[in-house]
Amino acid sequence: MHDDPIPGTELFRNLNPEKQEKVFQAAVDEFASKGYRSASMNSLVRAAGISKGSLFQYFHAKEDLFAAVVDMAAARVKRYLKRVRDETAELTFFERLEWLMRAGFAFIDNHPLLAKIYFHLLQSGEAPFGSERIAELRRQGEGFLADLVRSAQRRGELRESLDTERISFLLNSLLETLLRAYYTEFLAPGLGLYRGDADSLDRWVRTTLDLIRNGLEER
Amino acid sequence: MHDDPIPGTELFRNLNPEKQEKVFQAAVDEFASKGYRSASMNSLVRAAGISKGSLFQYFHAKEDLFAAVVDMAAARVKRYLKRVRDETAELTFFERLEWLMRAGFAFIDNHPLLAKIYFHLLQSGEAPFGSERIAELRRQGEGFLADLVRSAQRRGELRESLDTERISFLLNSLLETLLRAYYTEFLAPGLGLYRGDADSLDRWVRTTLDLIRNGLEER
Amino acid sequence: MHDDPIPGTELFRNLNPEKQEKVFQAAVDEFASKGYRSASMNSLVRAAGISKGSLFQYFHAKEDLFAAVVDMAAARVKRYLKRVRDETAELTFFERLEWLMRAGFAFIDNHPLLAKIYFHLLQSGEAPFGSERIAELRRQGEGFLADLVRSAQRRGELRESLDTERISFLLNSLLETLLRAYYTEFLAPGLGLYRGDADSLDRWVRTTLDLIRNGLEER
Amino acid sequence: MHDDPIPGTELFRNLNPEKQEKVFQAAVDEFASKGYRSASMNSLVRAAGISKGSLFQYFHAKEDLFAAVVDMAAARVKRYLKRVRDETAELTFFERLEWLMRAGFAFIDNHPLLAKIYFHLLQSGEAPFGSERIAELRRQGEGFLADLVRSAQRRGELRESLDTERISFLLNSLLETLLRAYYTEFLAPGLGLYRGDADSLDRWVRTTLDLIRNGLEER
DNA sequence: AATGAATGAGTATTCATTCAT
DNA sequence: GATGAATGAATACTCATTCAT
Repeated sequence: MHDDPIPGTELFRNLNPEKQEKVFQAAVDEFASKGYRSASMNSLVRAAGISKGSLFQYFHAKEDLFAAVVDMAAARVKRYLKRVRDETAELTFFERLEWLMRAGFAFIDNHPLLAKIYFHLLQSGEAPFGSERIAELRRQGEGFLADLVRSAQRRGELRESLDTERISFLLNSLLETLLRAYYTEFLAPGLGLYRGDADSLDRWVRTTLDLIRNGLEER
Repeated sequence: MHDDPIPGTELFRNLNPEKQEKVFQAAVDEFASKGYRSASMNSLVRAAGISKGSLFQYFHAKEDLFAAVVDMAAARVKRYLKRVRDETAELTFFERLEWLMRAGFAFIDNHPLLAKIYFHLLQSGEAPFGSERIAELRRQGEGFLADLVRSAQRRGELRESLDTERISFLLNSLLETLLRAYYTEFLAPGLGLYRGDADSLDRWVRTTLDLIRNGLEER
Repeated sequence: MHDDPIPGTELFRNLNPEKQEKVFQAAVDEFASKGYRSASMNSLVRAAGISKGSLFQYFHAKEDLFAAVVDMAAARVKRYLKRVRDETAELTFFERLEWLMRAGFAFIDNHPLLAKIYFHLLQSGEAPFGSERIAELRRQGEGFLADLVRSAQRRGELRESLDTERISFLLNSLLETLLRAYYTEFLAPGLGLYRGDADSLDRWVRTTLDLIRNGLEER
Repeated sequence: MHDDPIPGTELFRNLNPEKQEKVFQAAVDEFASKGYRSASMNSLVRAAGISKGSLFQYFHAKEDLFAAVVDMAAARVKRYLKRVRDETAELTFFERLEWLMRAGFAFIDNHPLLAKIYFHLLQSGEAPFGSERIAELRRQGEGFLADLVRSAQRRGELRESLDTERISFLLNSLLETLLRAYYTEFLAPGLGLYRGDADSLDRWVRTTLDLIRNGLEER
């Protein structure tokens, strides 16, 4: 829909889009595959096919480049969440939750590296970020879920007695785990939680929703 | 109960246990406080009071030493889980789950460094590990929960129709998130999920169990 | 009186004088405040408000620009010296020496940046200069003093037996030290050799002249 | 007589003296010929025939190495001064001054590079040294001369009315200039102020002493 | 004639690993 | 069996200079 602001120095912003993209992709690859500390500006310029000098004219420091990559990932995630919220306003809580999951899977399919960086960041101590920035990322996800929960309570779909904050935290953790497992297939080996297996994916969605809806207890 | 196999080279295994312990403790401290990449073999040998040459004769590479530390952390976690299983065999499923959580909190209180390493690894931002090793760690936790679920199903406490594997995965993710939030307080700022606040901790346990038991839906 | 030859490439010499001046001032500022090595062509073009490409078309290399700045400083010093010589032709040797000192202090007050560059160069810790250029600077000062000494000898003010060349060298060194101490206050801390203290300055002038005139020996 | 304390890390101090010497000489050469900023640790290790890693184990940083070189130069100069003072206690002021000059020439003959660094430092803004350290070097020289002047005044060799501090400053400047001219022959080209020409050197000494003793005025 | 993006050799410093003693 | 000195490839980052537009 609307474009993200282009990061980096003015020089970078004035570059032709193909080159911008080439550099940025290389950065995303590098950070995603090695993490912040191990990512090497040397490898990066080699991959991007530009000179060291240029890279540092585009982004003044490794940290700036990383921040740009992260901001971009966060912005894209946010946009996804917003879209889901708007497009599902009429649906029931559990339908919305299902949408959310499926939108998450789709996001990962479309931006696997961004997803990787996003997940890395969410749970990692490394990275040159104050905890504040990370906490904000979390709040973003939880806040979104809290909205869903509250409006469902208002409509009488969910029990009144629920502790909204705690519940949002737990739901968030469930969805996040699921998505993380999806993007790193190896996390759930043998569980069929990946693109190739649409049926299995359906079953995952159903199982998760069932847990959240009904709990486990025999009645 | 039974001893874990001693890691490292033959030379290390033949060392007197005090020295082994000294080296190992230093490694745990170093990796826990700095993470894999930033951990320094220099600091480590200084802390352990041995020579660099010796360290590399005990463990051929930084990576090997790290692997040994991780294996050890995993083994301790495993022992914890086993003990809980055995000591709670008579209780109901949800009582056992509560035990499990509280045992987890206690483990973190008692072995904060091992916990740190364990969580670091599970999320595996950095670390030089093949996916296989990490997957195995996960399987361990999930397998344990699967046992609990199955025996509860046999006793009729849980619905028969549940997909045991998937449910174990989801439960595992819930518990893990909770524990991780507990050990890094900043992950859940303002949620009161830390030692200092026993009441709040109780409420977290209750909320989580309630979700797992009853789900969210108004009935 | 007469203009100095304009330095730099033909392109630079054909520039309009305002622009020449702007570029040159920026260079003087930059070299004076940071020294040759640390002076940055980047800062310089920013300060001058021109493009990097242009600067390198005006002066082929950093070194050339520096040389131009130095030459300019030297030329200004020379003009100062000449003026003093002409204006003091009627006075005695020691009066002329006093004039010279005071003119030196005034020069520093009026052109602190040029003075800085000039002294930097004379001591030539860094700077990319062959010895020849520096030697010439010295010769300029010494030659000037030698003229003074010789004409004073002719008039019978100074002893006939003096070795003019050597004496000029020594006088030059005395005056230079005094001026250098004046411009870098820290060289003579606590000696009161700076603007703020006119009385003390007078005493310095008198002490120095007394040494040169009468020597130290008790008679 | 007594040895200077060996600088650098413990590792460096335990090295065999030949290697210490080799490294130190390379450092002296490098700093003397290029100045602090332009001196390159890369060139240095190449010249010393050691690896980069080793150099940084011997001295933790460029700055430390430079400080060591400077301290060494200062210590040697100090020793020279002390020796002259003690060995000339019985002589007249002007005889002592002559001794001092000749000792200075000898020092430069024996340690030309140290002399270079010493002079560089004395008058240079560059170098990572606070002005305090440099001011102290100056005070050392001036204080030494002030002692000489005062004891000569007590003995009635010099006029009572002299301003000891200012006179020491001026004398120091004369001697320093002479020595500096001696070590960089190009400073006084054609003046015969260098080793090769003992006669000419004698004349320099005599001229300088004559100026200091009698002044220039015809009487 | 002017621009400013691109370059790449240069900087100091680190650190896991090796190997002669 | 233990030592710790030596190594060198690696790190992020700089900056004078070039050259196509």
